[in-house]
Amino acid sequence: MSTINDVAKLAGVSTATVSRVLNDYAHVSPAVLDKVMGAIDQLGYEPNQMAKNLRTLKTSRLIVTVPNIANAFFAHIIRGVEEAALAAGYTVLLGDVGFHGTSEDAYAGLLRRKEADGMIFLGHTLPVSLNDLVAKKGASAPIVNGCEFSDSLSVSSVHIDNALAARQIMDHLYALGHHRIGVITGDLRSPISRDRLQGVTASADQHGRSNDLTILTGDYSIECGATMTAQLLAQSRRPTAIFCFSDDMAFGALHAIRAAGLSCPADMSVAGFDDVHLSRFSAPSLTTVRQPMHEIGRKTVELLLGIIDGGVTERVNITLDHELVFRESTAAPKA
Amino acid sequence: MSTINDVAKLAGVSTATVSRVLNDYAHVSPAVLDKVMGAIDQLGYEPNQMAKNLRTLKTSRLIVTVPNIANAFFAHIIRGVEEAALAAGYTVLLGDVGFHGTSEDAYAGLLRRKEADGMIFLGHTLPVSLNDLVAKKGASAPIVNGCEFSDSLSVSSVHIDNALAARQIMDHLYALGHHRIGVITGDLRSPISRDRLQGVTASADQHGRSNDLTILTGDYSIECGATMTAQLLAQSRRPTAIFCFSDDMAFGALHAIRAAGLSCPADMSVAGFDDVHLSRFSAPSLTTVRQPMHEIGRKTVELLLGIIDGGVTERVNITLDHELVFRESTAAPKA
DNA sequence: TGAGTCTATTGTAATCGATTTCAAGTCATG
DNA sequence: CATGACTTGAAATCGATTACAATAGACTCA
Repeated sequence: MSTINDVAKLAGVSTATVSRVLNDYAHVSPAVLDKVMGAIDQLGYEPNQMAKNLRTLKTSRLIVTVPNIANAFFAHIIRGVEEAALAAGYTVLLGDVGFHGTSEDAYAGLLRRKEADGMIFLGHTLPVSLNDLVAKKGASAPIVNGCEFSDSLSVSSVHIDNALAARQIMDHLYALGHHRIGVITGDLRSPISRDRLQGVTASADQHGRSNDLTILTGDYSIECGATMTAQLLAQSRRPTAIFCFSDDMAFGALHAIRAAGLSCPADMSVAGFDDVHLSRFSAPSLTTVRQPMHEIGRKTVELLLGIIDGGVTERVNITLDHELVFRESTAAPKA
Repeated sequence: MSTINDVAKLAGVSTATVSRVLNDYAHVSPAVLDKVMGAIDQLGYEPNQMAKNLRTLKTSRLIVTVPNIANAFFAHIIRGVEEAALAAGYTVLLGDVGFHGTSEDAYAGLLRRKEADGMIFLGHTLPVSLNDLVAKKGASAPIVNGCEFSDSLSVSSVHIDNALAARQIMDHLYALGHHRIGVITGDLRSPISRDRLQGVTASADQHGRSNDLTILTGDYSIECGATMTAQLLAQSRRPTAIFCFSDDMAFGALHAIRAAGLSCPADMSVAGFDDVHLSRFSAPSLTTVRQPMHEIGRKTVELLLGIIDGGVTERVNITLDHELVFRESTAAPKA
């Protein structure tokens, strides 16, 4: 590897001049510029970012932590993040922190040690090791949350109106004629699950069906969707429709319904949440809430870069539009 | 942020001593060690990795590029990679390079510029900008491929015996009594697709059914599985079984079969490849080849670290065991 | 025309925050 | 008192950026 010194020597100029050529082309005469460019080409020189970062205290790097990379929902968000970050000249350090809870702090450490300019976390809790940072710098801490809006989480975020979306799905089920509905939530420590649950109960109240509501706590996983559905099916007065707080759990629900010898939507309607890619292709295809995952990804980056540049100084919580997608998995209950 | 100088000053020692405390505890008297530790605690000091890396020319960072992060198969491999890397004290820089072909070179640049110690790529082609590096350093270039073994790819790799696995799936279908089989491959520029295709034709030859084989070129995506299956269903003498080179394509196939008013496996058997998490839950559940994805991830890291440490100097190609998983989607053809 | 001023170009050297080489100092031991 | 084993510090170093200074040439104006 050649260094800036080699280039300077070969071109017969100082390192300062080479640096100028590299960064701005201002204040460099055409003749010198040619010489330097020639030397760079000849040596195949590439600047050492390490050194550059050390000097400038900027890294052009963003950290993204995700609870479960195998979840298609997050994958789509990450796509949006990578796209926006790359376009802005940033590279993305992606950390899967699902199974090893401690590792999120490992990634947070990168931020604290200034090895990254900012961090996006897609889970529902701020890594504890960043509490100090957030407490001290407030909204100007370069940290943004994707999906999980919560007042107690004092950072900026990008998300949909989860309560409204959940309410709309419930309204849809009631409109189809369902009375008894089972709901499989996500982890209730997560604000989005609590928001959705609130939408669920609001709709049930409005329709006077609060007593016909069965709420089970899930964890967004396929397995959990299957297990909880089996529980619902075993009830004496079983529901005629199930609303899962993730498409993955809905897939599990479909599986359990089939395993019980029943059929969806004839015997049981199922609605999901997220609209991952596969939801269109499942058997039956899934009625669900489309989250603008790509857009969520892009916006979080936009917001984060705003904070980093200093343009954004107040906490900002962006609510994006969602969309209900009606497919085969919901229908009127059998008479 | 405090620096090593602040610590040194507060502890009343030199930076060299602080550095010694930080790295090894050798040659430091207990009294001084105490003082330094105290100062570190008091300041909440954390070493700046940038500076450390610049000095040591090591980064403790690995790059992983993946063709499509939304593909569950890759997600599982990445899990294994992250786990092994973290355990060895490395952090993982993950790059999704699917839709923006150029960006793989962006990530490769990180390696060339020594911003990472090594690179794992899960696609089938070496980023062009690394050709020089591989040509020059050969097997000691810190680059490992996951999944895609090819002789022309002159780097170490970890993969299964794709030809054998494909052959076994075909043998299974023939054993069930199928004669006409449709095969939907992946991108044929990819060695694994070619290997699998070779296994397919070998089995067909052996069973004297080469003329009853219909081979369509796919791209591993759900959509493609659906489209190609629709084509197969439209044939005059349509196959009774379809072998897809990925589970995703198999999901697409199931969808197309259902859309055509047919049923799997009664009217059409379907086999996949990978055994992603969802394959157990699809309707019907999928007969497929289980790849040891987690293990592939772990082994690639192991291999890469071996190269980085200098322990591995020859090109190594590791073949891991696969396993056939028989589920509902394959059955004997109707009489 | 010549002095003074301004501007564009370039170089010198400090700097970012760590590690590491080398030399120096301390102390116990035979 | 010489020797050697431990501790410790001073200063060079990694490879860039950048503040500041120096120089040269162009321009203004009496």
